[in-house]
This record gives sequence, C-alpha cells and structure tokens, in this order.
Amino acid sequence: MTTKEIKHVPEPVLRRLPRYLQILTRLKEEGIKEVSSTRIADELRLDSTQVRKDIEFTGIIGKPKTGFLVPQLIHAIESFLNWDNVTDAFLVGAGSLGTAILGYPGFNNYGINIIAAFDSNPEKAGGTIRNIPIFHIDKLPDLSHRMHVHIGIITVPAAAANEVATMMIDGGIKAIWNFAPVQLRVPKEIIVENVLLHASLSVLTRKLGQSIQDQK
Amino acid sequence: MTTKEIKHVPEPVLRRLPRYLQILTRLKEEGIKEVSSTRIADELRLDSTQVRKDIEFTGIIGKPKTGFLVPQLIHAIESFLNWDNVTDAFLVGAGSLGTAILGYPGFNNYGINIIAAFDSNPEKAGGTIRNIPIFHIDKLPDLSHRMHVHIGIITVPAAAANEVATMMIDGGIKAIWNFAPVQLRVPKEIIVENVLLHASLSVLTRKLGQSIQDQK
DNA sequence: TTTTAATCGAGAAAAATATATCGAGAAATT
DNA sequence: AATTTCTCGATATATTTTTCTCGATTAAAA
Ligand SMILES: NC(=O)c1ccc[n+]([C@@H]2O[C@H](COP(=O)([O-])OP(=O)(O)OC[C@H]3O[C@@H](n4cnc5c(N)ncnc54)[C@H](O)[C@@H]3O)[C@@H](O)[C@H]2O)c1
Ligand SMILES: NC(=O)c1ccc[n+]([C@@H]2O[C@H](COP(=O)([O-])OP(=O)(O)OC[C@H]3O[C@@H](n4cnc5c(N)ncnc54)[C@H](O)[C@@H]3O)[C@@H](O)[C@H]2O)c1
Repeated sequence: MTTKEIKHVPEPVLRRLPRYLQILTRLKEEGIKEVSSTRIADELRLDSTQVRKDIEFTGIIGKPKTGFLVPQLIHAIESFLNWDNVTDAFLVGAGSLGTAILGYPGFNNYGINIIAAFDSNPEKAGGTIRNIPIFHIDKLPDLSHRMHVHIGIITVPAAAANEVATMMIDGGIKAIWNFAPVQLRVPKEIIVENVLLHASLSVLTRKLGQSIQDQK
Repeated sequence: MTTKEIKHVPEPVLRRLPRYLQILTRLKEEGIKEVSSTRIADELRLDSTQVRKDIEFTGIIGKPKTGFLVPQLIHAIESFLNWDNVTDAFLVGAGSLGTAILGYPGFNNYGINIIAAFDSNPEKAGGTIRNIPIFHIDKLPDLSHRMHVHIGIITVPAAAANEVATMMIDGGIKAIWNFAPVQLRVPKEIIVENVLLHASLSVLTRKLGQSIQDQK
C-alpha cells in the first residue's frame, strides 16, 4: 500500500473493531499491557487470522510472541473509527426509543455527541433529557445550519422517517443513523446506517424455528 | 434439492427478507397484487438477481413478465422466518431501553410476544408496561420453567448480562436477543443474536470521517 | 547458550456471497 | 398473428470475505 492510497475497509471489519475495543478496554482496566490476536479471537469466538487482518487496517503492527500493545491498539482503533474526535448529532423523535437513546451516556465513547433533540409533539418541546434540550421540529432547519451538525438520528415512526431525513439533509446533515424500518430515499452522498431490529429478529426467529424443527 | 434436505440459509438473506416484507406489506395495502424482483430491488437499491435468489429460499416460484403474487410471497416469507407462529419471550432489564422495547407494539408482527419483564430493582417490580407485568428477577427461574418461554431479551447493563444469560438458560430459554455490548458466554446450542449499536455506529462514523477527509 | 513455544504477517486457498448471462415463458403491443 | 418487452430461473462468473499454511521473529524455558 503506497503512501496516500485509500484502501477500502469492508463493513464486517468495521463491525468487529468495536468488539475488540470492548475487550481491550477491559484488559486495560485490568492493567494488562499486551494482548495477542489469539486471545481476542478466543474471547469472541473468531479466527485469530481474521483478528490480525482486521487490526492490520488500523496500521498497528504487532510483535511476535507477545502480540499488540493494549493502549496503542485502543488508540489506533478509536482513531480509525473516528471516535477520537466526537461528532455532534441531532436526534429527531423523542418517543420511547428516542428517549432511551438520549438517556444513554455511552455514545460519547462511540464518537457521537447528541446536542439536541426534536419532536413534532408540542408537549415534548421545552423539556430536556440528560441536559439535552428538546425543540419543536420546526426549529430543526434553522438550528442545524447554525450549529454545523453532521449526524442525524431518526427515531420517528416509519411514516415520518423520509420527511425527517429530507429536513436533515436540507439542514446540512451528512450521515443518518436510522432506526425506522424503512428505506430512506436520500442522495447517494448521504451516509445512511440502518438499525433494523426486525432484520435482527428474523435471524433469531428463523434459527430458533430451525432448531426446534431439527429436534423433532 | 431433494425433499427433506435442510438447506443452510445465509444470514444476509435472513436480514434482507424482512425488508422485502416491509415493501410487500405496503404494496398489499395499496391493493397491488403482483410484484417483480426488479421492483423490489430498485426500491432497496439491490440487485434483482439477488432478490430472486433470496425469494427462492422461501420456496415461492414466480411467473415470467409479472413476477410474484404479493399475498403469497408475504405468507411465504413470514412462514419462512417463523413469524406466523409467534413465540413467547421474556425481557430482563426494564430500564430505558427495555421500557422502549416493552412499549413497542410492533414486535408481534415480527414473531415474538413479550409476556413478562424482570428487573433487579424492587421498585420496578409490580408495575406493568402495555399490560406486560414486571417481576423481580428472583421470579425468573420459576416462571420461565412454568411458562415454557423460548426467547429471552437482555437489556441490562453489560456487567450483568452474562449472569442474566445464565439464569435464562437455566430457565429453559433457547434463544437470546442481546442488547448489551458484551460477548455472552453460552453453550453453543443456545442461539444468540446481538444488537450491537456501537458496531452500527462504527460504520457510520468511519464512513463520515472518510467522506470528510476525501473532501479535503 | 540452546531449545521450545507462541505469535506475527505475507501469501495461498477455500468458502461464502453477489453479480452477470441467457434461454424460455408470459403478457402487452403492433 | 407476429413482434416486442419484461421477467423468471438456471448456470456461470466475479467479488468479497474468511480460513489455512508457513517462514521469520521474539520471549521464555531448559
Ligand atoms: N421502541 C422500540 O423498541 C422500537 C423498536 C424497533 C423499531 N423502532 C422504531 O423506532 C421508531 C420510533 O419508535 P418509538 O417506539 O420510539 O415510537 P414513539 O411513538 O414512542 O415515538 C415517536 C416519536 O416521534 C415523534 N414524531 C412523529 N412524527 C414526527 C415528525 N414528523 N417529526 C418529529 N417528530 C415526530 C412523536 O411525537 C413521538 O414522540 C419507529 O420508527 C419504530 O418503528 C422502535
Ligand atoms: N439506552 C440505550 O440507548 C442503549 C444503547 C445501546 C446499548 N444499550 C445497552 O442496553 C443495556 C440497557 O441500557 P439502558 O440504557 O436501558 O440501561 P438502564 O440502566 O436504563 O437499564 C438497565 C436496567 O437493568 C436493571 N438491572 C441491572 N442489573 C440487573 C440484573 N442483574 N437483573 C435484572 N435487572 C437488572 C436495572 O435495574 C435497570 O432497570 C445496556 O447494556 C446498554 O449498554 C442501551
């Protein structure tokens, strides 16, 4: 790989890296300085070569016999995922799921910082959750332009999701984390990451159905 | 494929099927009787061959020029995912995320029916959410045995997740839908489906970081 | 010091997944 | 009735992702 060559990173790699990070953070707390790909792989039931290849993307090189330096690897993964410079985000839809996300303090460790929420229900406007203010949705266009927010989180009902996405994009948002079970119709330069819980469930229920069938 | 041969279904296929279902349900509401793989593919920005291949798993065969019958396909996918006979589930951890899930009526359409929730906080026990009773966690072993529940949902803090998983398995649960960001250590016959929101975020933040970098 | 054991990283191989090609069938159009 | 258009589904190909193999390197043990 030459100096400035941009190498494509497979999504499966991106999804595994935070899992490594989770182990590494724990090891660091335990005072462990070095870790091998074998150890990470064993904990996550993966192949050690895969772990090594994933780590290779971050640019960190290990040492035979001992492995990787824990703090160095943590830093490299966080930097690779862009989690070292936290990006501001808006959340739209302060319903039950939206409230849970707003209430979760952990996301700051994962690269995003929710600075405001919006809802179409006038009764929700004016309140705060964990010091995050909730505004009426009408305020979104103005505020997103002024605050240069780049990430939008959609937790509105499916029927409203596309409308909200359009507002976000008009407001300058570049990436959308979408929890509504619909396909967003957005320009292709907009990054969309869907959290499709029904897709997750489909894997679970199908496997369960199979395993029950197999027992017969 | 001979009569009783069990064909392995790739996970990516299982994750796409509910997305098809969502389109199909909408089309059915609009009174549309037939749909082609091309149309589904266009809406989801997929390849039509892939859609056809996925549908093939459900056993439905289409007709040239017109495609597939919408109601028939809906039924086939639901049956394939085991969503036609809804499975009872327990949820453990009636915190903010757990409450959101308990409050969501949509899961009954996705094959699961949450019949009870548990929490270690005595103050939460006794209440109900959407008519779902919340019990103290101590009641879990007894109740799960008596009620023959097969699915467990974990929405407790990461530190408590493994302990809860063990209790669930002892109680006869066969499949776990895990929202805690930890690797559950369970026997291999137990089905675990993780919802790793930090993994989803890692994809988003990395891509965003890249796209911002590329513009420079 | 020599031996042993563990690991990395490069390259090859295998497996899984996605995409392309094309003949045949069915509906609509001429 | 012939032609065009669209689609399915079988097969082949391409791409992506995972796993395997192995020599080199390092630390610890003998
Ligand atoms: N709650 C869950 O467990 C769960 C699970 C899976 C998926 N989801 C999805 O997440 C989304 C939200 O679910 P929920 O349970 O929080 O629903 P909810 O009804 O509790 O919350 C939706 C919120 O969005 C607001 N809203 C509606 N239209 C709006 C608009 N145009 N602009 C701004 N705000 C608007 C409503 O006022 C409400 O506060 C839905 O798409 C749902 O399918 C939720
Ligand atoms: N809220 C979110 O948006 C969000 C996002 C990503 C991941 N998660 C994960 O979901 C889980 C729950 O998050 P949350 O925000 O709802 O937390 P929370 O603190 O609001 O809820 C946790 C609940 O679990 C209960 N609990 C704790 N230990 C228990 C035990 N041993 N047995 C039974 N109940 C127990 C607590 O009493 C509490 O009610 C966490 O693992 C968190 O990392 C949450």
